[in-house]
Amino acid sequence: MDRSAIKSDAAEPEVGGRVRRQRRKMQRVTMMDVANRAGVSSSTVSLYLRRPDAVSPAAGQEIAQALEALGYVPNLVAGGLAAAGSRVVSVIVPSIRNAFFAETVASLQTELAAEGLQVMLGHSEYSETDEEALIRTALAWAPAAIVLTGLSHSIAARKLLTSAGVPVVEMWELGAQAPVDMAVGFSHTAVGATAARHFAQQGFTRLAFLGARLSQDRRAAARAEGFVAEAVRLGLPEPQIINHPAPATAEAGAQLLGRVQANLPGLQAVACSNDLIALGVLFECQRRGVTVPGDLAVIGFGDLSFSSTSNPPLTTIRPSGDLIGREVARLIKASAHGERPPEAERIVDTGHLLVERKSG
Amino acid sequence: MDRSAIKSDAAEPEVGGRVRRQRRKMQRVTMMDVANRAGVSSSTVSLYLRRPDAVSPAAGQEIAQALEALGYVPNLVAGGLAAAGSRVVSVIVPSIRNAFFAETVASLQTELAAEGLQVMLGHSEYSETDEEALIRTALAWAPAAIVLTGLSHSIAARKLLTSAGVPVVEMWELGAQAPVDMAVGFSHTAVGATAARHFAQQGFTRLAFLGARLSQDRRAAARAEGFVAEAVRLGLPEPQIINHPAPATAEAGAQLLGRVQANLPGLQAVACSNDLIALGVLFECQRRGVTVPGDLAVIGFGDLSFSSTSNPPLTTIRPSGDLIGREVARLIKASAHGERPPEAERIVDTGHLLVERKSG
DNA sequence: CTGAAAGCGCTAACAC
DNA sequence: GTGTTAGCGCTTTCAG
Repeated sequence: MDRSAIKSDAAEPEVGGRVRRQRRKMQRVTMMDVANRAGVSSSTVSLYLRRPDAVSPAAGQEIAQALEALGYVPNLVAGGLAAAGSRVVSVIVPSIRNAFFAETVASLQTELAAEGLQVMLGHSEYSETDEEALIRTALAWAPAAIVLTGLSHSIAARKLLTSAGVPVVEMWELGAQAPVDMAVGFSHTAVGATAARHFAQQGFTRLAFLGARLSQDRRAAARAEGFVAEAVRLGLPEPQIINHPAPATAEAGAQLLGRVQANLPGLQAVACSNDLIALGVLFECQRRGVTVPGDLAVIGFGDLSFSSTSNPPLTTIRPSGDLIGREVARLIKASAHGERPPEAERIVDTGHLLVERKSG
Repeated sequence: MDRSAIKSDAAEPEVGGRVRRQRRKMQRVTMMDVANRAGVSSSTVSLYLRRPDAVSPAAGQEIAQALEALGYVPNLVAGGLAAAGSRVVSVIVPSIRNAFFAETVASLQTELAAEGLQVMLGHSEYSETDEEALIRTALAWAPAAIVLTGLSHSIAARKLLTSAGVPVVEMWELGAQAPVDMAVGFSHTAVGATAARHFAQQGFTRLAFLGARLSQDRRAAARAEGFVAEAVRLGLPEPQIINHPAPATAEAGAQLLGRVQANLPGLQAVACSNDLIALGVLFECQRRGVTVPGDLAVIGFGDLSFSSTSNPPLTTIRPSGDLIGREVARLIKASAHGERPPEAERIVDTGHLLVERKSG
């Protein structure tokens, strides 16, 4: 095709290959553009961006001006490639709709942003298969770190993770098994045990655990197991675990209460796998005229925002989602700069807190 | 420094520069490695990855085997650089803790993942300054698109956005002003008006609007304005707007009800800026013995998961956060492949739905 | 303190 | 159908 007919932009020589090609987006301002304008080389600009006082004040001036005038926006993709590692932290949670993880992701992202790290988010919907796929694409970004929820992953996922040589921190669970690399969380079994002990201390003997999707949510299942085990250890009759197939919502809690009323007469106290379920229980108790904690004591998990002001205020166990986020960030920062943190600091237990209010 | 003492790995010639340097992470398996093993060139591997049936079956076989044997994980950073545009969509919301945005982000990320696009998340905490910074780093990733919440941004942010030539879609708001590029949402003024009309139809005349952080949350403020304006238009006395300084929680709702009871005797109905506030109002009404809707009608906004099962079930307005997410995803996909969508399709109104239950 | 040079791993023309 | 060739925009030795 004869290009001579095309009006060339005058003196633009065709040597060196194509004229600066116009891709679908107008060409970005590059570091080279800045360098040219400032009368220095691009590597000096690069240096300036990284350590401003490593260049002479004069050059620094010029560069700063050029940066400003051109409205330079760095290209982190190029930077990541050149530096063999991007400033991305990939975070995979079961569900972002879940207030627990939302809180953690929020605090994590705040902390990481201060360090110039970006959060790339994925949610697995409690599926190990989905999680594995997510991990695979996460790795494709050569992330600075990868954050996972829980300790159980598919075998392939674990292999992927260990062979990638990327710092990985697992959060929101501790004790179920050894972490791949680092972990921040707490024991869900211990949470269940705390609830059981709390009820036992008040003299309740006929207990039950109310949960939703226990077969998928292994952490909730661990709380249930901890609850049952501790009750038994304390010599109480073995509590029933009642499971709802749908996600944990107030609606599920209300239905669960109905089942419990119908099938477990004489029940004195219920532990709920989370505060939303407990809220539904509270609602349904009101409707049925069962007084809380008089007729039935209830304890939740999560200490969500409504829990302090419900009727009655909900006794619950607080896991500190934001603390988890901050600690995860700390571990990531620690492993970003130099080597990995010392053995002893690679697992941090954020514990849990019993918040005694009026429901049980 | 004399390197001759170092045991060289035998025949490794030093010509051509450094021996394959070992960075902090063991060298990844590259496309070149795969190509070598499969006995083809790297561009054939690249082609195979993109369009498997564009290469001969024989070569395809070999490549597939090599891919598998080596455990190849593509480097999307390099790919993004070469292709002049990464497969990242940057999403900036005011707060990920907010159930509305969590829902949208969840559906958005599900849709986008199916298209091989990653969500990079940022939250501005309702600060335009923070948002601007977030936009700046977002742009540094040469994203396939950028998703923002609301229509108001700092001047610098708008400039950044328009000059970047990246598809941008603003969500969760419509009508306040023209979008930068595309928008998916609904009118918050209309939501407020719907609430006012709903109350008017039932014969209530003494109304109030209960909100939190109205100076920061412009969309909530728009709902308040719409509510007041419509009430006035219908000939009712101008409703008071009561604002709470802390974030919108049930606790805030409870306090708001207290203020309203003390200062606005004779009040018949309140519209709340979201369901969490309405829930707090319900709780506080119970404590004070004010019956809902008998003594006071209440309407919320959001239709959160507990709203259908509270006492009484909450009348509310549903914004469809997941629909917004899906529509945003659709626009992004549409602008990813070819040009931008036709003018008429660049703004999509997801509307709102009045959900009449028992509270008002 | 500054610049030249050599890629990072991949994509995309463009030949063959 | 497949290989060759140029980079994408930046970081990073390594000289000077």
